[in-house]
Amino acid sequence: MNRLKDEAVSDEEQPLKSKPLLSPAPVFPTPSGPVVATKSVDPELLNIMTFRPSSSSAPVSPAPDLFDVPIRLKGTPVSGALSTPRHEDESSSKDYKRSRELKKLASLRKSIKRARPAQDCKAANVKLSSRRQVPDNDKELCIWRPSLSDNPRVSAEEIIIMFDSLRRRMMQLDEKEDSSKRADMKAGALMMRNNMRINSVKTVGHVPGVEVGDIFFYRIEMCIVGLHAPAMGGIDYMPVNSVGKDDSLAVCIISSGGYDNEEDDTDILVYTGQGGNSRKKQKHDQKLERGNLALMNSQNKNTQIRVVRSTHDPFRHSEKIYIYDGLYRIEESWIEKARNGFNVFKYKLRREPGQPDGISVWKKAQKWKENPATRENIIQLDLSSNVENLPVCLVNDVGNVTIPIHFNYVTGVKYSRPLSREKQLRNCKCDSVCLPGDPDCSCAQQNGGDLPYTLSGLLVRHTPILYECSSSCQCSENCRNRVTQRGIGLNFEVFWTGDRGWGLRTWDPVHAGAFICEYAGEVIDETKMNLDVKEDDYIFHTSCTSDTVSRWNQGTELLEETSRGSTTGSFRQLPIIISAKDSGNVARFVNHSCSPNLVWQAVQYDHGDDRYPHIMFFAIKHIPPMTELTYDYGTKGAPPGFEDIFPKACKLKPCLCSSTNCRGYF
DNA sequence: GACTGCTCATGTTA
DNA sequence: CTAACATGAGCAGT
Repeated sequence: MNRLKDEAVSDEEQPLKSKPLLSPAPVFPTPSGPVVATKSVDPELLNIMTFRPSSSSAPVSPAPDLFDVPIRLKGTPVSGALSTPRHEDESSSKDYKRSRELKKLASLRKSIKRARPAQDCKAANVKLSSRRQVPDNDKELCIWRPSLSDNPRVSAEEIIIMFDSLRRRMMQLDEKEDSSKRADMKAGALMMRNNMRINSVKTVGHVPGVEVGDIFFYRIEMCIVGLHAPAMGGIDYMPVNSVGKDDSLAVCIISSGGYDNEEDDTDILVYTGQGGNSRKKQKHDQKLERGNLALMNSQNKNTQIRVVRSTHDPFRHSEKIYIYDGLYRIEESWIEKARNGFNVFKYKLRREPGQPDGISVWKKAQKWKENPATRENIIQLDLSSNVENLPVCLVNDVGNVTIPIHFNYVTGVKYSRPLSREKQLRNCKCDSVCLPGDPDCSCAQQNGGDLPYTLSGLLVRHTPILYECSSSCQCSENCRNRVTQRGIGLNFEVFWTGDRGWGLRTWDPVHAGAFICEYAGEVIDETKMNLDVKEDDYIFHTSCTSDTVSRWNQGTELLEETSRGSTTGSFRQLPIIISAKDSGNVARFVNHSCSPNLVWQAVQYDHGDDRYPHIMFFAIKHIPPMTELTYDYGTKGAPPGFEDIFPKACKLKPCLCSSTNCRGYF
């Protein structure tokens, strides 16, 4: 657990590296012509803008991130503090329709599936200006509170968490009704319509809150963080005011393979222009207009362009992952004949020097996955000695220290005393696999009526306890409700962090909600906790991380008609204490962070004693390859109730997670 | 000039 | 394979 050795603690005295969380607002130099103002997130501005009537504002929304604009879904009165100044005539029928539409979505109606009456269709297509006013006479509850952080990085993470949470839940609900189509777009559109987005003003250069290497699993995710506005088009460009001619500039391109781009060199990208490729209509030569023209203008003015590369998702069949690869500039462009015989524009872009690794990390990770022995600085090829499905590499890229690790690698938990047999395991009678919406599936019932995982095995929401199908269920091993019992599926490496001992990361991209690993070890009988335990840095106990969980569940709860119990109650303190000191798995190397990317979830599948569940870790954010995996240890070193017995273990330890909301100790 | 409402262009996802 | 879905540019009209 806390693997801060004494010598490591002394690192605390070293000047803390201030992690550059955001680039300064990029200023785009315009030698001649209009100055293109680039946007930075200014919290003060944000507040002012949000409460200012739109009629007097600039044509382009200056309010960058309307986090304060509530999504209003439930029919509960809104507090007066949230009222918005507005003119009487602003409470248009459109607003009314919109709120009705939201209610509709909120109440999980299959409104999207169903062919809607003309009026409703109209409401659904209403384009809300980005300065949309919220009528204060609407008696609804603001559920989504603005992120209190003025840190754009935190905002960007929150908004993606929100999106994916909504998406998973919509998918879960759609599946029940057998209409699982484009939950990503439904979730994205809902957020866009409610202005739950950031960076809606286009800028040249980096976007606040989005870092090189960030990954996205859906196009619409890049829309809501403002990295790439078009939901479909590959070239995002912005108008530049000038007289008589089109001076629009490209701001971001997505290289998604649809246009036969060359992808070999990680610093060079040859990008094909857009157009002429319609599937429905006659194909034709590309024209120098729209995105193509913007790219040409960007070349002439030598401006930076954000580049998003895409790659196949190793875990989802024929789907893509998008990677923000940083800023590029166009070096040259030309016209050539494509394979279909028509002319296309080609642009050769070169990556700006001095940026953190983007796509190059992926290329390396890919190589390692094919042959782990090619991993540099390897100490041990497989820490698990073949007991895991995949090898667990031990590496040290930092140098200096190589501390030998002595422990038995085990894949599960060992109980020191018999478990309670009071509660019997329930079992389902499903043929083949459990399916959503089956009222007879007792496993779904046990989980509150829904299967807890999406088809691709993502945890939909955090629950106090999750019941997977057991050996006494009739469904097969392929049932989706057996995610964690199949064991780890990621290529892990245990690496030397330099200041926090050993840490864990993976070569794979991880989707929010994906299963990571169990906390394996020996379950300690609290009545027999001996002296050794207080020296044990590898203890897991059920710390309360309800903040993390309620944020992660927030999207799913937006869609609830009736609250299924507040998320704060979602964390149950359990008597279980696991030590991974002598026996454990990769989880024993997971470090603490106050801004974690994992959360633990109690899971049951092989016995009925709910006080001693399996402790399973799931991703709560999208995690790019080679990013350290962390969870929130909670605030105390000692298990609840044992503070007096183990004062030493209660001693707070300095936290080195360097996140902006770091509590300083854990 | 500001706003509204329409058409068109653009691919992604299951 | 193909249905179903999105945003935003651009333009005409008010």
